[in-house]
Amino acid sequence: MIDAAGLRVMRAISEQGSFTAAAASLGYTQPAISQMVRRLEQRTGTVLVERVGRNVRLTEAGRVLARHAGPVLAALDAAEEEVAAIAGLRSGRVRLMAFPSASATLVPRALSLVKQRFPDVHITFTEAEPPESIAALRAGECDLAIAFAYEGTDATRGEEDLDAFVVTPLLEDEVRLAMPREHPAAHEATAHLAELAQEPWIAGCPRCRGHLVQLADAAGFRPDVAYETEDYVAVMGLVAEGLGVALIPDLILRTVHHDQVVALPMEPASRRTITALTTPDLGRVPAVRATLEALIESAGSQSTAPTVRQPEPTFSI
Amino acid sequence: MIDAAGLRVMRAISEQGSFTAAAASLGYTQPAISQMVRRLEQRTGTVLVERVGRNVRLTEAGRVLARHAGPVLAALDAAEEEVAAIAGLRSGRVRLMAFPSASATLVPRALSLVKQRFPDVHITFTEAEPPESIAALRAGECDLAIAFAYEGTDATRGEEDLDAFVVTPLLEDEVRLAMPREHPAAHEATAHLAELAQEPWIAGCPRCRGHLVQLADAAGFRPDVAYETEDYVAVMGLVAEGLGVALIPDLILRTVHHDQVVALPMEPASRRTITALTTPDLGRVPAVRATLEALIESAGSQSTAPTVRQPEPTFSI
DNA sequence: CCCATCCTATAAGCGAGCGTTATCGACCGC
DNA sequence: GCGGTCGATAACGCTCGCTTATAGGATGGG
Repeated sequence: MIDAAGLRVMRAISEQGSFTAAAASLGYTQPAISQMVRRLEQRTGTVLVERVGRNVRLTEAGRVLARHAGPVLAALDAAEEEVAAIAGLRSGRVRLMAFPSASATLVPRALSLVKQRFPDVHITFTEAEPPESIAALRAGECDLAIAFAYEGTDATRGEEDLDAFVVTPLLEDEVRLAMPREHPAAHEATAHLAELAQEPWIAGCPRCRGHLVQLADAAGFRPDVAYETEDYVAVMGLVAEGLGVALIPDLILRTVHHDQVVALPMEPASRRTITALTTPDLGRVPAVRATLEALIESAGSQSTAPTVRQPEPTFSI
Repeated sequence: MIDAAGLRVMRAISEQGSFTAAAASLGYTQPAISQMVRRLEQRTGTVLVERVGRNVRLTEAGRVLARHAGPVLAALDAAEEEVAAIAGLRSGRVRLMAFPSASATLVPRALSLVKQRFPDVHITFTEAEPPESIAALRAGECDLAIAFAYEGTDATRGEEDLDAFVVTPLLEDEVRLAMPREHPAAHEATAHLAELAQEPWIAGCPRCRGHLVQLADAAGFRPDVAYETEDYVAVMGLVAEGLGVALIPDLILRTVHHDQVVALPMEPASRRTITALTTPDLGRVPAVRATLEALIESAGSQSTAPTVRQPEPTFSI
């Protein structure tokens, strides 16, 4: 019934003392004010302005409206400014989820880039394996998830339907074969999976283990998984002690080294694709987009294989 | 740019969880909400709602708007209610001014009537002679002024231009001639002004004195004004002591009596008209109008001469 | 696995709110 | 008394914002 525009007009009249001046101060013409006041008076059923001579004066009811204008308009401005800050990257929160090995490499650099460019954008980071992060994305508890899929593995393995998401490839990550330095195969240029069929294996996360089994199956053996751990530092330690061999993504090897471990390119080659996922809507939120772009840059500067860099889709709201 | 309607919509979406439910709760159709959100998103340049499956979820910016809705809408409602209270006579202030003899009679009864009917209407009363009260009315320091004009005296005596006001006659007040009980003329039915030409006179307020001089002039003499006081109790005292005679309006005589004073109808008769004045705009303010009506009633129940009771003009806003 | 159902998006139409320009009448200072 | 200034009003037009109608997509039950 009564809106902010009406209050703004009443306040202007109160401050300026005349319709004409109020109109000028608001960028309107005088009749606009005249009509606006009449409409307000009709709606409220009360006289709001006393026409005295060629000046005007607010009645008690008019002063009530003028008095309320300040707080209301200030609150509206505050709301607008908050939203504008989010839109202008002077504010905003991004809830980011990534799996552990991305957390160690891609994510820190991206966070740093965003912080440097948009100091007031706040990124919340949570470590999570792809199934969980995607669930969180779906549940609205996450804005941006970093996931991976092994090459050859069906991207939509049935476990996840990614149609609803915007999937941005970040990095092609080569999977290498890690073995003790003393291992006979350690001196060759590339390692052949089939040659290690008899070795005990050390597997990582469930999906990594699945990938191993899948590759081994293609190579004609069933791996003897002796150890399972999601901690790649532990994997390296186990390998170094000669307790087994393991598949390790190249991305890990840049942060986790071990003198006694050799990680060779593998034959047949296997790679995993690291992707960023978000929803189409969230992908248009400035802070999310800025974070995504930082992730792309971060990935570009550390790719092994040439990054499949898809141009940012242009969204129009 | 952003208005209260937009905030209301965002809040409804936030509370209801879907456009359809929000539309229902606001009495709109679903497309109205859909479009409203789109408009808001265009204006703010940000995504406000995340479309997820067949539900929707607010983004950070959307939650900002929804969060601001409460205070803003509450303030608007408060403003509306305050104005409605004034319009509905559940509130409101009337600044009333009256000259002394009206203060003693007309006003108290009217105040009582208003208080009884509209307990929350607050009337401020200030005693003032007509020139001052009319100036106050003109200056916006008064909403309703009770004035009087002597019959025969030009209503617009040059001193006041009453065109700008709504003038409501309240009472015809007969002017009597007060003299000591022992005065030779005190036993007659009516007093003749000319017969008292030689007496010393006691005059009241400046306008009353002017009226006296005018009447005397018509009767062919110039009164010897021995005393001047605006206090009618004092006038009565002076008359009682035989220090002079005086013109006293009948209205006064109902509250101020004196055993030793006789107040006779006068020949030629003279009356004053007591009127209520306000501006056309203020006359449409409910509380002012209620007070005016109470004054009319108050006058009607104590008129000497038949009250010229003009029907209330009907205003349409 | 398909269908019924619920949701949102979009198109088209329309009415009214709300602004403009033009003009008038009233008031006030010079 | 006259001109400048202010408010009211009429006439006009546009845009905003709601409606109805309809399509498309997600979801859940039979």
